[in-house]
Amino acid sequence: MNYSRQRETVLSVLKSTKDHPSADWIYSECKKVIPNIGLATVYRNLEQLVAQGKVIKVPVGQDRERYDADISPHCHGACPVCGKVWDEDISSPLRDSLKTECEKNHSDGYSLTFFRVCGDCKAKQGQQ
Amino acid sequence: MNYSRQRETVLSVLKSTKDHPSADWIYSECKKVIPNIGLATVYRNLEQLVAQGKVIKVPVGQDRERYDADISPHCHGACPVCGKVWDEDISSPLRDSLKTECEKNHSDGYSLTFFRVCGDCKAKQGQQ
DNA sequence: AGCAAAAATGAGAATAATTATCATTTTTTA
DNA sequence: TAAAAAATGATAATTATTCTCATTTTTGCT
Repeated sequence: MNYSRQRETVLSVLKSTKDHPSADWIYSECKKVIPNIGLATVYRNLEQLVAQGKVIKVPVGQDRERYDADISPHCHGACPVCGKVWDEDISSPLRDSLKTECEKNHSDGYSLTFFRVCGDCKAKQGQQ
Repeated sequence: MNYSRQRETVLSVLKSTKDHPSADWIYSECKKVIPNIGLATVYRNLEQLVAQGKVIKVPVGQDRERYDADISPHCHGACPVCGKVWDEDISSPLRDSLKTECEKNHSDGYSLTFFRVCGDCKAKQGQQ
């Protein structure tokens, strides 16, 4: 794999946020750095970064894929109303059990997401 | 919500398998029972069954949504090569920690998926 | 049973995320 | 510095899912 400024930009944009963004958000951020970057290039590079293990996909069951440059084992929360995704802290017994389980069943990794209506959406629901 | 044979068929088709199928598989199975059923009807009913809590979506980060009529708390394994999804047994400490965590953070539920190349795909990789 | 309102349907059009194509440009290596 | 390999941008193609709407089915009521 050769060097490309586009790929480096995709990665640095993703590293700059904790928002678990979708490809189109990453695309629009990359355009601020490389105005003529193509959407397909962003998708291509995200795919390659995932294949390289430098980025993970966060499956939250929505229309768009979410990406994360934090590849350390960690868990997510997701709001089923607005689709927001955040990092979720878990207890250390749970963290340990997950690690043990993962080693036991020889998995390459895991994805743990808790579903919960976020504060913003709860507030909006309360208004109506 | 009114009764519909189509919705009942969608649910019974989904209950008949442990394969965590996608909408198009469910559609083709439903056609064996109701030959003129429409694809949109299957999607509509899946969505309603999810809203009712009779069915869950299984987010595994692939192109198609997967559905599951087993709504008890349980975990999944997924093959990143062929996309197969299966139920994965976990240790009881892990199960307990998950339950505790979920109650602690007031989540509506969680999704835990382990990623691992399945036996079939491993065998195929070995051949080449 | 008969009838009106509400809900559901099937067909197909529309939407939208992602992937593929391909001629051109950039990077690497020798 | 020239050739080979990889990457790019533009855009077409693909495909899963949602929307529209005229018709049919279900339901609650008399």
